[in-house]
Amino acid sequence: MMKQTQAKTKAKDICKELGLKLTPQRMAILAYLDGNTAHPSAEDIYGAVSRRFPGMSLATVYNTLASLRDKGKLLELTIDPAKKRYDPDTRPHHHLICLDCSRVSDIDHVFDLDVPDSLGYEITGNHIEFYGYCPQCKDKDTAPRLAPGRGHTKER
Amino acid sequence: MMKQTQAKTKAKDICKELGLKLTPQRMAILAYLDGNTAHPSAEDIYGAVSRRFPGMSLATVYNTLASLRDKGKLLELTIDPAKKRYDPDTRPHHHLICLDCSRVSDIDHVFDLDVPDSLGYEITGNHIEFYGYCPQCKDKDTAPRLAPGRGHTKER
DNA sequence: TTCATCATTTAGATTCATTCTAAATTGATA
DNA sequence: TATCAATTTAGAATGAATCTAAATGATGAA
Repeated sequence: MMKQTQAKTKAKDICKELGLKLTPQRMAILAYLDGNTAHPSAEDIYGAVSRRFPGMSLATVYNTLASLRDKGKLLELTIDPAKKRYDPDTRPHHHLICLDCSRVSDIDHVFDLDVPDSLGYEITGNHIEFYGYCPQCKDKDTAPRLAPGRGHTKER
Repeated sequence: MMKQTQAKTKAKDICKELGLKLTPQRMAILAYLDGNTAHPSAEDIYGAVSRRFPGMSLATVYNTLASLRDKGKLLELTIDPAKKRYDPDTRPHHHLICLDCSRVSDIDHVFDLDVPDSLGYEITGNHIEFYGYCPQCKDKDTAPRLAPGRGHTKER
């Protein structure tokens, strides 16, 4: 209950801070994203928000995600080869993807990633993708969905 | 000249090792990938190989890439949000992408990436994506193509 | 060498995520 | 309350990647 209200208050604050209009669709998307650690895709967000908000367009979800991303309020993750995943937590952190079910989890650890030779690039950021099998998947030995050819995958 | 021959020899060896038939299309794709550090996309590979090998199908490129990837001879990179990129160097290493021109370069440095809390996952691999601006792009201050909302991007 | 088999190639259709378009709507401000 | 620009919308369009089913061709056995 309180969470709902808090999320809506935050949603308003974010819109004001970014100079975005307070539309009900935006509020709903922002409220859904607030504190969300599931790294949802655009479809996930559309599915969840449009349930409570029938008639809204998927394009609105993409529009909103794009403006939040452009203004630095949302991270667009490329860790899942099938689709983009979104993370409202914009603090530096890393991710862990399950090669079986594609669940994405946060790794909140700071690593020392000084690059000895940056090849003349001006490096502005980094992100570590860890691959593996989540607690739910690591025991059921199903055929991996996106296992081979990724990162530095070792044999299990 | 010699390179051509070497690449073809290697291509044959790889096919034999993997139990794949030695088709001219496969040879050409493998020869193109051998020692290639440009991290080409499927389209890139198709464009290059079909120039010397007219009439070949893009589907063949995808088929070949999939079998090489499945057999561990090719890394499929998700670092470029626009398309998958391929790397014939399957040794553990990391990558650096230019946020302006999408060029991908190798980072051949070993980092200590021990995770204190793996959240119950069985971690099998990792990959670091570095973001930045390549030597060619870092001076021309064009509007970034895929800059915001990625990794831990700092202000320039 | 010839043949049969089965992997591979192929063109084209299909899928699916994402972006674009242009018209209708609506929030913010005067 | 009227205005205007931002936003939403449905649907079309794009583009990467996958799938299909038929044709082709590499390979191993005879």
